[in-house]
Amino acid sequence: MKNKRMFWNIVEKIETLIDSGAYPPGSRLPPERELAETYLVSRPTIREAIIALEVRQRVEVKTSSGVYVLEMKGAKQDSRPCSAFELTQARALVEGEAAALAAVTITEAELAKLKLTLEAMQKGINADQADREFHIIISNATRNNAVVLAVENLWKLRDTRDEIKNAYKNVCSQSDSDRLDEHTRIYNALKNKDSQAARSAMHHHFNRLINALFAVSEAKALEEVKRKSNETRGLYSLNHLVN
Amino acid sequence: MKNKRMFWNIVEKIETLIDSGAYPPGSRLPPERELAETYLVSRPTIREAIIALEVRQRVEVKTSSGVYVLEMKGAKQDSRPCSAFELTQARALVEGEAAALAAVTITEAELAKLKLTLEAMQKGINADQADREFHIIISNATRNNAVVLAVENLWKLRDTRDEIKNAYKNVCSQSDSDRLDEHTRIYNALKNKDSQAARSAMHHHFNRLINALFAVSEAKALEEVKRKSNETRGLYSLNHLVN
DNA sequence: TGGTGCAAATTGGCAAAACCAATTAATATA
DNA sequence: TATATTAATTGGTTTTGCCAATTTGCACCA
Repeated sequence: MKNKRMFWNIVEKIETLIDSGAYPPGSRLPPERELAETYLVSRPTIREAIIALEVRQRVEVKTSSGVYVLEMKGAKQDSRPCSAFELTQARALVEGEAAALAAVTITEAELAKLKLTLEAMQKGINADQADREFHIIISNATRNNAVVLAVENLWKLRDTRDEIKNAYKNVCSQSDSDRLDEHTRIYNALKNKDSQAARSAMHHHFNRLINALFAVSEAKALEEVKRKSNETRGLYSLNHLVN
Repeated sequence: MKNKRMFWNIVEKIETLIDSGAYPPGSRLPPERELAETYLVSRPTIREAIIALEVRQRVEVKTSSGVYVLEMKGAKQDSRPCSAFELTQARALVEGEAAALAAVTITEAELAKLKLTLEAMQKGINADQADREFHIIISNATRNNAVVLAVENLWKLRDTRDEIKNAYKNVCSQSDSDRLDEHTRIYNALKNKDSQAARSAMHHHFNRLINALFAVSEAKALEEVKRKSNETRGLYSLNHLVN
């Protein structure tokens, strides 16, 4: 993709240099003219790149003095490490309560929409999409936007952290029938306006998920041990000597 | 402050025009040359402004075609209306579960820190700060970063929406002793590692808050009715005729 | 010797002109 | 009428030039 405009490449390169520590925070970048020379582009192009970096809050340009790199605090958001287990536990708590709330506020229309997701999941097409819709509908049924926000943020966490995404992918696809059963049980509790049952069913749902995650995690750990063992075996093997 | 560079002014003007609907989403901005003429600046300056808008995801520039304004969905996050009641209910649910979790994972050190906040609150200095610390410590005690995140996001919601901030301000300051009692009760439950009691105490805490919010809300509604009534009375009054 | 002030070099800000490449619109032709 | 060709539009980039603010260094003076 060379369709990108020239200055985006410069932005990328300079940003890489900043991240690599070549231009530590507080330091001054080389003058525009010099950058233009080193990157074999004209000065306006360099200026455009610098402006892009400035808008992104990566650098600060002081007229007649130079452009200075400033440390980014935006990355602080990402820096809260969070495992799939933690996320699932949190979802169990939050969505469990959401279900309990929704049991007394959910409408017939929302129940119908829930039923549609169950049918979609049964057919197996877009099961993950149906899963998401199921949980979103319930959070919306609470009539509490703060709850909706909390639930959404946990979904966002799942979407943004690759490690979590992979962990879920391994688990979700392997036990669709379990998931469908659990969703159905949650649906029935909501239909019966039974808060306790709804909460319990939601907890059950996530509990199974956590156990599945554990199982996968264990399996992976075992595999890792095996692999390392094999490496070691290879290291000390005398197979190449005997024949 | 005319220290700003020329293109920032252009960015500001164009952004205003976009927000005002003069350039609706999907529409095309005038060509660079034309903009340069109308704003009495050179083309590079216009280009810089457009690049700034592009980095901000306000416009999209298609080579040899034009620059098109695209709708911003970043502001949609903020625009989820959410009342103080909703927030408080959500906090009750989430923090209630957090407390229940924390009851089994909290350390002696954290209990000690909690005690400090109680003492600070008793002295009355920085009571709101102590309040915040109290809740944060508990969420951290869950050893679950996803839970911490959920709690943090609800605090953020409180901080960002002025309407909510004001509602809380009216309530918090008027019943410090209640708040201290409730915090103490939560603390004791955590100290006893009693999940049920911790959840219950947290719920009780927020329940009082909701009731207080309702009371204030009612009072304000009454006041409003009175004010309008007075206005009307003024409108139809004959006081100026009789004497 | 040390401090002060002025001047030159550095550096970013902006403008103008010119050319290119891609897209789009208009037009002419089959 | 449909299609192909052409011309105009539009953003992309470079080059050049000058300006203003800042920084730097050196000379001069105390």
